[in-house]
Amino acid sequence: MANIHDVARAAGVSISTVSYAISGKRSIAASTRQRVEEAVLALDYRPNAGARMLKGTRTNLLALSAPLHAGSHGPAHMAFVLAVINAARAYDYDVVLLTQDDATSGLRRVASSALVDGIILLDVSQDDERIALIRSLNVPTALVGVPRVTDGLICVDLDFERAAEMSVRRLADQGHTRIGLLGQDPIIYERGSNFPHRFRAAFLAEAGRLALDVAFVPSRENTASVRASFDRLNTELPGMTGLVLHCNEPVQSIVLEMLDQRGIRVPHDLSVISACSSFDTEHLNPPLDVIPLPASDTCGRAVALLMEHLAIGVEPRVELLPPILVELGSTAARELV
Amino acid sequence: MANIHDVARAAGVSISTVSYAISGKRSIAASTRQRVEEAVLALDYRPNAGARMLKGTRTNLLALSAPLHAGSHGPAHMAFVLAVINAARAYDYDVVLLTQDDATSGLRRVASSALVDGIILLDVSQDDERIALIRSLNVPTALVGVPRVTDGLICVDLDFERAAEMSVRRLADQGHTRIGLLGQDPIIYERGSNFPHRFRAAFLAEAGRLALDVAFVPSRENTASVRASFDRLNTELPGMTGLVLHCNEPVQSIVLEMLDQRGIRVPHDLSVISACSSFDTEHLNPPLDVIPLPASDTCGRAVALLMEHLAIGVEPRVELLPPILVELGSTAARELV
DNA sequence: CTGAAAGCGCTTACAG
DNA sequence: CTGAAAGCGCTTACAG
Repeated sequence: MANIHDVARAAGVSISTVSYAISGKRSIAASTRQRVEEAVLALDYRPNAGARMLKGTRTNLLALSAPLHAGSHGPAHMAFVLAVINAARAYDYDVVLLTQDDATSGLRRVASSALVDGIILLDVSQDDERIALIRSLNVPTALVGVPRVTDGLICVDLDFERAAEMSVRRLADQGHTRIGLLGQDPIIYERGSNFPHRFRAAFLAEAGRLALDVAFVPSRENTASVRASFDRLNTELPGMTGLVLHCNEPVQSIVLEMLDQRGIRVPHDLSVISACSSFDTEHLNPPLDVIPLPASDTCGRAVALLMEHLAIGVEPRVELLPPILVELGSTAARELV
Repeated sequence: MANIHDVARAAGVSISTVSYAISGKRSIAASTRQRVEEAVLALDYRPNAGARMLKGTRTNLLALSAPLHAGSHGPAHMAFVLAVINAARAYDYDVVLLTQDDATSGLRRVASSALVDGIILLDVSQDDERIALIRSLNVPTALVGVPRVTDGLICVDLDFERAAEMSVRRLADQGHTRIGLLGQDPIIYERGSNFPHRFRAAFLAEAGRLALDVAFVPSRENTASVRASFDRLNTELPGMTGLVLHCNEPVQSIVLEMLDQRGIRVPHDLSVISACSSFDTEHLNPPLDVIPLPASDTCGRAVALLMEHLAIGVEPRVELLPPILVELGSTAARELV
């Protein structure tokens, strides 16, 4: 493969001119620039990654720490990984994927060998073991998710509290007064994942403010569990006419299938909102009103902040993206019922 | 971060001694080695990645080209990505994940900048556009999957033909003579993915050899489609008592749910085999006899071959891993029916 | 507007 | 068994 000397020779200039012509870091005569560009193209030249790293400039590599243990990996996780990679590519960055089995040792490795310019942490839990390491590592980092203590960290996430309030208010505005919340798998509440807690707490608080009758029940990802959970909601909340789903795609499918089997019509008998879903609810049957959890937005913003930090430095901060509600016809005014 | 000079100073030796002590490429006095090791530990030293790359030795980085377009990414894909990463880590390699949007340009980029020592191609289709590029790139590569033309390539995959034969023979051995094959989404057969074709062809061929009545129907991933497909199988094959599933996890779940609803008992009324599944059929209801498609085995073998190729060179070859059948009670002898 | 040269942190012949 | 030195391919002050 061609190196910078080959290009310089082909263009009849020095290697510094080649370097500057490519980086644009100093002005070059138009004719010179053109000859360099032609040589680059002709030789399919790309600067050696190792040499660039060594100069201490940039590695153009990001580490992505994604907690993907062999068992628990949904399509949702994948969407976030893809979103980070796509965002990084827009800045000409490639991504080294570090998986859970490897969480802290992987971060330590890429940091101390100066392999990457920065780190993205995905799916951050309240007391994430990676946080302490990050603080000690002194490598620019952005988190997707909000841990308990955020001092000195750059964090991005959907504003789950606002999303929860939005889902409650939407249904309340339509006259619903008895609203159920079908949540995630119970183990998710047990281990420190933070957003399910944040969502549930804000949901209950907003319902309290609006003096609504609400109930929360988690559910596992299987038909029997979904049925049992839905029945429990109905028992705790007789006459429930509003339902908020804060759970994964399979569970939402099962819920809709069950409603269909039982002859419960959406939205005629029950208004349903899909909250903080990272998948497309348009293909559900029926399509559900949704407050999207846009992987591309949160991850994109995290990458953008990291890049800005690398370039000019940014203050630590927690950025919560405002949720929006997309109406697809699964909610209706209580009067209609 | 400490560099090799810091370590040399701390250990009271030259930098070459540090380098050799770490690499083990020449003999070192035990006492010297120990002092170096202590210094390395004390300073948390790790060789600078850029410097190592530049010397042309090894980058310890692999590119993983995974065809993950934003829409179609199942947990199955993720399992393969994880399997490659885990396998690579065993050789002290990290993985740069390249996604579909980026397929050929990404490979070109990492190759011509000498970022990676080798490449793994996932989910290779019959006429994969990446193949031609790989041939021109001159970077060691291993494929998971088998393209139409394999000259000069290192390929690893499950032996889908053998797996198909195994599934047919298993049911035939039990006395079943009317066996349905429920396949993947039709579009998968249309675009060049190779294993669905290979599986189907071998299934039909083996059934022909055994003079069985068989039928094949593809199915999309939704309840209506699964029902329609199953009904078509029954129509084409009245009295069907054996069913082979060569489809993804959601579809298999839907099938079982449907059988349950219709009062069709497994295996009493219908013997079912899950073929080439990369997920765990133990948690299905009921658990299904399965011919696993072990992501960790195929990816592990591909990485191992790539590493061997890097180290000592290996001949191009196509390695097909022999399938096995795991019995979990979803098939029974025809006599019982 | 352009070039010659130093130096990033390693690895590895070359010497001893 | 160990060290001094060259050189990998860049980037970027330093000169002009």
